[in-house]
Amino acid sequence: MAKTPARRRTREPDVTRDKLLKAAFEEIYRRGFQAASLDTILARAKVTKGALYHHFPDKAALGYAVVDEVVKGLLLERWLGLLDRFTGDPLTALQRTLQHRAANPGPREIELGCPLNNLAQEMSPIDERFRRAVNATFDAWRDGFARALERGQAEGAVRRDVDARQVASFVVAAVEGSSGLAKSAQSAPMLRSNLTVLSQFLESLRPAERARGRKGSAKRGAAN
Amino acid sequence: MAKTPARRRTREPDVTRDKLLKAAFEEIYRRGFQAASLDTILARAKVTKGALYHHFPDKAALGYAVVDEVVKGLLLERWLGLLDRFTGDPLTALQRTLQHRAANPGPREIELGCPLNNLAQEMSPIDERFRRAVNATFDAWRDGFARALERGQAEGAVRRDVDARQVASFVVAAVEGSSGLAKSAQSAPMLRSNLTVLSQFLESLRPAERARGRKGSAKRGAAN
DNA sequence: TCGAATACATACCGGTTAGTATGTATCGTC
DNA sequence: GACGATACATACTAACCGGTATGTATTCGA
Repeated sequence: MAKTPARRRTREPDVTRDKLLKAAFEEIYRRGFQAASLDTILARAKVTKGALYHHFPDKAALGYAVVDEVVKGLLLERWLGLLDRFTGDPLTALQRTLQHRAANPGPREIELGCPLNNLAQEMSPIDERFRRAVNATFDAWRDGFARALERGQAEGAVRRDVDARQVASFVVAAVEGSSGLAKSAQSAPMLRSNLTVLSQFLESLRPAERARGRKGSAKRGAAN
Repeated sequence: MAKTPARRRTREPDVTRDKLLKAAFEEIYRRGFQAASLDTILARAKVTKGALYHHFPDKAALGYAVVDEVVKGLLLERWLGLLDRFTGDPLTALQRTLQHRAANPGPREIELGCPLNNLAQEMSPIDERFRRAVNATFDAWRDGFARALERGQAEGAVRRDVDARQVASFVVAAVEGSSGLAKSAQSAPMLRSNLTVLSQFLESLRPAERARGRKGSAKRGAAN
């Protein structure tokens, strides 16, 4: 029994969908997915429930779309952007990325942490599709680091006796852990401190000898 | 208008409170605090709502108590237990703890992650008292690591050119990050891999041997 | 131009939630 | 053994939640 629909501007489905995604990201970032209120999202997006359920079959689908279309791009640009553009040795690029995140954390980053990690911890055990979407982003992130390290190994800028993929995974874990601890402590200095130690760890991955050419001494433990 | 109260056994307030804490921990661990249902907790504890609200003023207070009286002890025993009992050098003790966690993760640990980290990520921005309770546990954890490292430095088992407290904080962050990534990937091997790299990082904190004799390989091997 | 698909808008609904009101059985104390 | 405090038990409520039913205005292809 809808009587008098309010003034509607124009029909711009893409714009509407985008407003929904952005408002949903905001609310989910703040409260978590389960506690995120659709009414709040709708109010913030200035969109009605009819529009929401026209674009998404249910709340979960909205969440998946937020991961795939908002969070993923945000994170990959944040952590792989410089790495992809910078043409020097990858360890330096990585260290600069860390330094940049430590020096310019959005205030949200201290208060609210990493949106990807938040969703990972909250939703992984509860919703398998959520888990897959989140984990796909982690995979892309880790792969970006791994490719950079492998390139560094090929160029002789990174020690060859380390497993690049293993290290890449660890670096992602250390970044997320550092961000999570800083969030719990509500402390930007703690974030900086942790990322500094991580940067020192990366430093230890440089080849020991200054000679450029050969490199053959690979003495190391198990590969997997 | 309560008519016929069911058979009551005996009055054991401490036992009742304990059942509530255990059931609440379980439900919160599985679904997160906000999504945790009091009715589910009550059913699992086989306790009624009247008992719950006799022991705790509201849901939040129950949550704080779970952190202080269940999670804190669990985590500190898990990560500082061996460290406190072991009398050898602290780096070895730490590496053994990591190895033990990597080799014997409860299935819950892969599926549900770290209960302390879960609460930290979910509740820190939402409830300040929650944040304080969680962060106090992180502090105790980090302090335990820091004291061990400082002792190691005093005994010459740990390099003196590193900041023990900074490193301790990083190790906690790396552990939580590793656990969080493994949870997202639902992969025990990933947990093992990450903790192995962390163990290698710890290895790099040993003093380069030159003065005092007694120590074997200076090689940079994995410590598993 | 016209019909049908699209893109919304509004009102409503059933279920779940934390929390409360009120009762009663058991306990320690005198 | 009375009595007040403690430790529950049961029934209920008000708010909020995701989701649906149904309406209408706009757009577009034929």
